[in-house]
Amino acid sequence: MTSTDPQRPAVRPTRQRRAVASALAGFDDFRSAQEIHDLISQQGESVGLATVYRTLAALAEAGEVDMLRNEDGEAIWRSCSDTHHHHLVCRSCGATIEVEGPAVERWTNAIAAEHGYADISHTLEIFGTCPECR
Amino acid sequence: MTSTDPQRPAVRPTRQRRAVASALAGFDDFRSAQEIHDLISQQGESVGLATVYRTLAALAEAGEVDMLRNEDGEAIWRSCSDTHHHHLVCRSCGATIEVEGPAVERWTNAIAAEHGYADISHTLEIFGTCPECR
DNA sequence: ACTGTGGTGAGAATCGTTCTCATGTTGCCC
DNA sequence: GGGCAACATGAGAACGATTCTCACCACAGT
Ligand SMILES: [Mn+2]
Ligand SMILES: [Mn+2]
Ligand SMILES: [Zn+2]
Ligand SMILES: [Zn+2]
Repeated sequence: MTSTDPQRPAVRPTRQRRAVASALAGFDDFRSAQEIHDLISQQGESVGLATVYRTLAALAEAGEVDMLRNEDGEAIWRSCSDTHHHHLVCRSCGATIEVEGPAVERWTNAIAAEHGYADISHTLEIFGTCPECR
Repeated sequence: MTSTDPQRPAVRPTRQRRAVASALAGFDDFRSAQEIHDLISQQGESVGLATVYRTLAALAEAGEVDMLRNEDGEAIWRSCSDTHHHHLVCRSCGATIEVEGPAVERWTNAIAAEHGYADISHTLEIFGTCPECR
């Protein structure tokens, strides 16, 4: 029951979706949909921008990629491990490190409970300048 | 040297900027620039949308309002206390509570240092459903 | 009053993202 | 190995928040 849910229609392995997955495998930092679209073009494939957006959204929905927003509000994407985590991102080159913070998880839940808020989610991203970029 | 910086030109107290400040004083949750623009209209004032954006950006720069992005990437604004803090936001009605987390602050700095990242900043927002909205 | 520096606003322009819809693909049953 | 329905795609239009342009206004100081 992990991968096949009879409720939702099967996801078909099309050339386009493979191209997006392949592009995602090629970088470790966060990239915009348009940058990913460009990467695919450079790999010689042709995939419509709308399809790139659709595929990224589906992958995010499925938890296979993380999406966050840069300071301009643009969505940026990256393939990620499947466990809950946050990111330490280099403001200059984009180098990204996944971090976990059990204490923070506990803290956010405690704060929420204390104020009677339910159905909690949170966002936490850390930005800085990586050693390479100093 | 806190409020008057001879370098930067004086900020003139115009009718428009007063209207934005007045609107900001009228709510506790986060609102979009357009919603704030509407509020001003409802108060009988007339201020151009571009001016609302300009004023909000200036206030944010000055640290008098906080700006964050909702899940759609839209900028939303709220007048805030001047100390560093984060927000517990009701996903349904927008009711917002300011929270502080010294432990989290320490944790983010420790993580960053551990990986050699410098010049650290972070974003942390908590979303949930408030008691009223349950 | 004169003038220079800000400030304003209507509308155009930007630009990331989503939508439309006619057309291609895939999975599947026979 | 063909037929069909559901799914997927892409070109371009549409959307929508934000920013830009630039002609015009408002104030402070002389
Ligand atoms: Mn977390
Ligand atoms: Mn903090
Ligand atoms: Zn870097
Ligand atoms: Zn609420």
